[in-house]
Amino acid sequence: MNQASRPGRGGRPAQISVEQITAAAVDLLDREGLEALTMRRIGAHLGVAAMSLYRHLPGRDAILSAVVNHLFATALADLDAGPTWTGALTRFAVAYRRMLLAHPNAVPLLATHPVDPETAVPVLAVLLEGFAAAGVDQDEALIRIQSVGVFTLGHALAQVGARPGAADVEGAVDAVADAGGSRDAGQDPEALDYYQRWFDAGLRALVIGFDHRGAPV
Amino acid sequence: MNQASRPGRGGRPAQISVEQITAAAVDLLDREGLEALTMRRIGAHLGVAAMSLYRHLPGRDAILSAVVNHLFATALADLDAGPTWTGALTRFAVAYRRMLLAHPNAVPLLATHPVDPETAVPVLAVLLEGFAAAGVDQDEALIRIQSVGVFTLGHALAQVGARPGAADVEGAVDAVADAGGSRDAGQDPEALDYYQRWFDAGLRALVIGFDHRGAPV
DNA sequence: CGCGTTTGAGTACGGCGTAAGCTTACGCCG
DNA sequence: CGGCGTAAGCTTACGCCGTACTCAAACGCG
Repeated sequence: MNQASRPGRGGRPAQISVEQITAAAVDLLDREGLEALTMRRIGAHLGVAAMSLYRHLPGRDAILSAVVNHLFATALADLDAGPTWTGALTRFAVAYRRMLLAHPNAVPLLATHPVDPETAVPVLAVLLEGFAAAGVDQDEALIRIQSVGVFTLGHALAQVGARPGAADVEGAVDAVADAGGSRDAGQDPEALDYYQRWFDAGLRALVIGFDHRGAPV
Repeated sequence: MNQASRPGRGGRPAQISVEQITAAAVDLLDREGLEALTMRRIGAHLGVAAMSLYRHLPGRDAILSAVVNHLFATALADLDAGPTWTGALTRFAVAYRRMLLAHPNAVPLLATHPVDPETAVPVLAVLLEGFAAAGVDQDEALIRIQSVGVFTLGHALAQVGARPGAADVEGAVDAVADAGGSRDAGQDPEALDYYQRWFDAGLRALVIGFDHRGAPV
């Protein structure tokens, strides 16, 4: 069998596991970026040939999905429902965002590879508790949770995709020259502050908006 | 010179232009998907060798960025400020979303390639008018516009990334069997309706939330 | 008519994902 | 203890990718 072979009987013992492949991929991703996530380099990072990875996963895309699910699950593992759904939703967004900023190279992966249901459902279940306790029906609760999720991810995409120098669009609207400016690796503190204020404002607006349901626009 | 050669004097006349390359790329993207956007296939689609594209653009990534900017600009070309910023913001989101759903294969590109300032600024300028008229300062206005933008894009990523069969996560939460179900190309009407309701609710929440600024969360 | 200039074509290189077949290293059973 | 079944890892090879480099073609102009 290709994978999912129960450890039943004999055979050569495995020297790598799916978890190790995932961890190596995350490490390589954080350290060297998306373009380092090739079968050969992941294999080399594990002391194994590229083709050996196929004994554990069906292909490269499966590794990327494994990375996505791993990061999502570990970032949101110890989420709790708490007394209010607004609080839980906010903590969800903050924890999600913290992970995204800790792994900026992974953000495009999160954007293009959906978290699979068996990873997402436990996280959602915790959040749904709080909504159910507040009498919000499940469809509406899912909409609120997912709205915060896509906002957080979309926001991180903008932050991570922006050039290191400045806050992109808003810098360009303020326009004109100040042609100098520092161009370090990473983002300058001003830009970091801008993105944080933007994130806070957007998240607050979503939560407030969902709380004021029925008010006319 | 590699590009930006003013048409000054003689030389062999060009048989392709940056605009034609962009159009060919969009066409290929819509028709055959992201993986069809290779230099060779774009060239072939224009009756030209792959390397000839480099006379007009510095590389593949520039083509992808050109596609992003083209789609963004044309989708939002005839946006107007209107009487209220809430209306303008909503029309912005709806027009942006319409483009994203018309070009689903382009959504990952929009997510990973920032719209460059000279494309974004004219669109933003129109929207900023409405905010200025309502007395909202520019920083706050940009935050509101960009929040709606990243929500819309993030939402489209979720919709486009979802498996054709069902509404992904919310289908999985409703859980259990109903193991049959249609698996066509495209999405079934139920899923389309779910995403549309989700989008409407999220957008309304954002707009309402920004309108109720200062209310305690 | 050549000459400068610009565009397009041809060739080549290194790297990619991965299909196919082979070798290696185990547990087990006779 | 020897061979066998089995699963893991390795080697090779293929087609495709982006693109650097070099040359041929096609124009305006003197």
